[in-house]
Amino acid sequence: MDKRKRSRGERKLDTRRRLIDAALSLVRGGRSFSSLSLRKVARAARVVPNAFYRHFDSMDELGLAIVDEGGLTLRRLLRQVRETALPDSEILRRSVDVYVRYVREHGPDFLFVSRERHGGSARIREAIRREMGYFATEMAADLGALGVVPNLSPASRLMITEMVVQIMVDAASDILDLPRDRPELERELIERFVRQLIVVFLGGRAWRERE
Amino acid sequence: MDKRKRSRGERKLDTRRRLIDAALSLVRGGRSFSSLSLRKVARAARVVPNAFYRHFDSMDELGLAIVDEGGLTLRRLLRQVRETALPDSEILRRSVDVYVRYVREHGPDFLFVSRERHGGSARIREAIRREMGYFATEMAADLGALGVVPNLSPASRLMITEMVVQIMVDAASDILDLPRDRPELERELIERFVRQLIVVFLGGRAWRERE
DNA sequence: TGTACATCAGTGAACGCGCGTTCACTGATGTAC
DNA sequence: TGTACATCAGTGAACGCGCGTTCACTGATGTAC
Repeated sequence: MDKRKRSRGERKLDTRRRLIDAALSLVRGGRSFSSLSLRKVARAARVVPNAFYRHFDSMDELGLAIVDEGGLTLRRLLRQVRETALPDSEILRRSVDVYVRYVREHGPDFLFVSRERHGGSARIREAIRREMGYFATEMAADLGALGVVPNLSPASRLMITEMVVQIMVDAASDILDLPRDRPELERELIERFVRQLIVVFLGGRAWRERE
Repeated sequence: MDKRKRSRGERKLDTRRRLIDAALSLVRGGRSFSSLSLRKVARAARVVPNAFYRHFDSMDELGLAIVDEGGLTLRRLLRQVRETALPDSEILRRSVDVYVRYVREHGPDFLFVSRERHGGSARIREAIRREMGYFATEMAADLGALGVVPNLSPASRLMITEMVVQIMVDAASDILDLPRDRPELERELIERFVRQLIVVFLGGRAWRERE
């Protein structure tokens, strides 16, 4: 090992990472973030409770850091979807495929968001709402550029993408809540997820503005 | 007071009620149910912690009792909507009015549901999902009877009402999360809520089955 | 390059506190006769 | 109706435990000269 080489700063970042990962893996283990204790997280990160304070002032601050990371994750997701998303008939299903793969890969991030969106502390709830808002806004811009719903005003496009984001988060939570040994249930959920998105986009196309 | 007259059974039910109400009012106060302690609930119900056990085996059981009550609340809501809901052009907006009034009246029930739907214990989550499922099923039957979306199969009608329920719960949570002194924000949220429902129904109408 | 000192991530012990749960109890209500 | 006994909702004290936070510390890393 080259542990000797790593600087103090690098080691500190490493511990910070371990704290975040410990919290996320406890969330994956079934607990909601708001029911985690500082001591449990420190223990899972193999660090003395007191050391937690070298990185975060409180559990709330750790939660906010996780929300920030989740925001980055979502932004990367959107970039990845954009790369594959040409406006053809299969665009939606292909985007869903990318999304589902992403959810599987970043499961804990999504669990964190869906668990804390309504249940967490007020500050964390607000931060999550903000990130979901950014995401919907970016997606609305993409929708405009692709011309998927040309009849809609920018505001209405945003309303549509807000619904899409809401459906995405709920779908992620449902998918991650499934027993591991029932893949057919997952297929069913994804099918429902796709149908729901189709309904929203059909609704968007049928929508007529009335100023 | 006629305290003397009330039987042991009546008094017991009374305390049970106080425990449930105490939990709900603590939830309204901003905490999520899963972060409440047995002792806090007992204290708010003006009862010694130990007395809790005469009524519920654990906080989880209290939570399940609240979910049951919430289910009843929803069923009454549906009945009330049915009474006013003739299939004319204003049906949706009138239903939304009834709903919003209901949310204001039964705020804590709705907060409980939205906070614990993803964040609570596995058993409570499951119970909430079940109640929401029943609600969507009943609503789908009503939709069929009213002929609002005559092109849809029963399964697709259910998919639509599941989305509606999801949107309802999210809207309730957003509405109840507002600062009390900003009524114009509430009007805005309700407007968005109505628009989202319209999009879903438009999407439902545009949907073509493909067996 | 070598030395002396400063920094600071992580340690280990201690604190007071609220927690869930237990126990033996009290005294009003309910029941049998 | 009156009495003797059983029931049981709620009490009050006690327990051991994990919690967040504090403190003085250690020793490896970093910096100045």
